[in-house]
Amino acid sequence: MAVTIHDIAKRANVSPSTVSRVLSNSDRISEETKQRVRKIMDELGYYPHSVARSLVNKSTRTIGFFLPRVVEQVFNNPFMYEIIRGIGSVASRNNYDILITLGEGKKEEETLRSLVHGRKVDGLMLIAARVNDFAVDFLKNQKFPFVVVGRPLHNENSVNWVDNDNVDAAYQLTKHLIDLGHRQIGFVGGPLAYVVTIDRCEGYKKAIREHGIAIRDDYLLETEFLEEGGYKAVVQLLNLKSPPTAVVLTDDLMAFGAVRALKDRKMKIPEDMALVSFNNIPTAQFASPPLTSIDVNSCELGKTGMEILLKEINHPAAATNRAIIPFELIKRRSSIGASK
Amino acid sequence: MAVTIHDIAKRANVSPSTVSRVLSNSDRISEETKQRVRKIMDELGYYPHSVARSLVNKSTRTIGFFLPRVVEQVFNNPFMYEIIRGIGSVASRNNYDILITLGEGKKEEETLRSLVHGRKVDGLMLIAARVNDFAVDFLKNQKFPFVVVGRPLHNENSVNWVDNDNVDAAYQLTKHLIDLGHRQIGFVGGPLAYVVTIDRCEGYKKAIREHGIAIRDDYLLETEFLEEGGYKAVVQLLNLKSPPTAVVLTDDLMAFGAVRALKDRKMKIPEDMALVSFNNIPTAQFASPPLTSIDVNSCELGKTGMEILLKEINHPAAATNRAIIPFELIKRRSSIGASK
DNA sequence: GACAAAAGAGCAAACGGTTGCACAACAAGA
DNA sequence: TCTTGTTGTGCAACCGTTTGCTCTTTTGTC
Repeated sequence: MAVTIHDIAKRANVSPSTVSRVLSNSDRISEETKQRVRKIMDELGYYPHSVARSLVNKSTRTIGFFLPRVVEQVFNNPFMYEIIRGIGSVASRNNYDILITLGEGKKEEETLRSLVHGRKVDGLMLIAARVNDFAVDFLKNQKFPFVVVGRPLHNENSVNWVDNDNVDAAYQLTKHLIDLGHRQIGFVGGPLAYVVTIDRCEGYKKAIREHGIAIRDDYLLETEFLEEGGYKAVVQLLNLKSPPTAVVLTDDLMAFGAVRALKDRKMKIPEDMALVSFNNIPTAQFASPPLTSIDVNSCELGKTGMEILLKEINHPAAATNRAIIPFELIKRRSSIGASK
Repeated sequence: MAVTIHDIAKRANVSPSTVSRVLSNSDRISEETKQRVRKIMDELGYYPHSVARSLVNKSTRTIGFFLPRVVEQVFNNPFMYEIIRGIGSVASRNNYDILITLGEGKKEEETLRSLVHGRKVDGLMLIAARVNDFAVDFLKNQKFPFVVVGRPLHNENSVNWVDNDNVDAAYQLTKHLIDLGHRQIGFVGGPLAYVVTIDRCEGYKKAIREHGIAIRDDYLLETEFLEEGGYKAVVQLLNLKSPPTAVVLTDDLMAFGAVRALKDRKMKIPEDMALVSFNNIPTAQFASPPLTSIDVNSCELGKTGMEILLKEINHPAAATNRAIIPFELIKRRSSIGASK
């Protein structure tokens, strides 16, 4: 069927090993032979079989993308794509492909083992660290190259990761609201299982405390990283006797939900309630009102993460790498209003 | 390093072939032996090497996702993710992984050859057909299993594809505007290189003509599938002596740009200009005003496409498959206004 | 008790490459 | 002329599985 190295060898009257060496441009092959063999390769339309290659080279030039959650949830947040985009651009530049394995329905360990022991990938990118992250522990244990986009909690110093300073980001975002005069500020986080939720909550609390405001437990909500989650959370906050005048949400999608909840009740943003959130997804600026958001520089997160992973793959002995990507607070009308 | 089938064989005092047959649960192996071998596999933590397997089975259980364009452009449209999501869910359910190859910077043929002849994938999904699509021609020529999400122009009958009835969708969308009383309607399409642009333009023209309206060339614009493209196009339309009172845009992202252009000039939507668009991306409903859009059912496009691809991979002899996915016209305020 | 059939397991050749080592040919130095 | 060194190429083993065929042992039949 497909033309192999043997076909070329036969045609060129050389051995398969010579053909292989021509392929890798070995200097042990004379220039004439190289020319001749290359010509025949072109004629026959030869292309190396990457699977056969991988088998002997023990490298697939593919990095894996592991998403433990259900596909429906995962592929819903534009934030994720920005990260993939960053990863993709570095991968592509280094001739790596990206393999996406969706563990949908299967057990996490099963999926990880198939990737790690099945040797389908040379390294793994993990998106978001959980508080007790099975994947992190497993991979560390297996000494398999991987990088987490998100600070792991327990293995912070022995694992490669890249993240923003989420504590500071949440601090700045909350401070922004305080500077605008707000004193009753709610916080809507994602699931507590994620380290990012914990970090952002801490930054929020820090800002609140530093400004002499009391922390109210009924202002602290946990929900899904989805539009619906934001909607429900804001409804819950509005039902309080004294609802907050401003809310920090940990994801733009949640903020979209919050906007919808407020609009449903004909409330004005930010007059009746100011909203600020995280991630600055592409459509955040086109929302009504445009959302004040922390630009986490997702693309850069992905790029840097991928660079660290490549380093790890090529020099497994090297020290663990970490990177903190700067964020940017983008102020828009959802907090500062239409004024000027 | 990693434990192989030979290690298991040695430990169990059987031959590698027996271990292999235990793995595939062959009925030529006695129940006792199976038990014994399986136990040892567990103890040693054996997991089959997928690359070695692929080599002999001539299947990688991976399908490729080919994106000929630059990564920055590709990973910018939420519409794309919906498709990937659909593909992913079917793939995952059938134990297929997804390999994303970004042809960034490289020649299209080079990338395709690496996928097809390198046998990294069992089949390929192509997103969007171009008028003279090199990838389509190439894959057809190579008799490699693939499916196009988008109707190809020339090989319509000899290639597997899945798409909406874009002509009808554009017709309905335009008719919707006509029904609302509009007579001066602009059309902002994506690049003419894409078949989808051509189809939608045809539907638009059909509706215009059927209602006795003259087609004005200065109302027909071509631009990028990006926010910026929509912005520029609307500015151009507004600069005409008699600008249209409504515009059909072929992508929500473009519509976002159109909204921005109109807001910049303090114009009201839909009073000063009605907007309708395609794809109904998740944030279309949260725009201000919410966008009237054609829901193309992207997820379903991906799912059905993937199902066709699996069929093609498993029964290459089968007839070519096509599928038309129903669309839905979602009317929102960008065309019908705030009235009730 | 002889013989055929069935059952269980192993041998060895693939799959398509890579690579350490051996080897042949030739040139040069002694 | 006989080493010794260099250069270009081939041999064969290997990467970890799968599978057609063979071989041995057991079971069943007459």
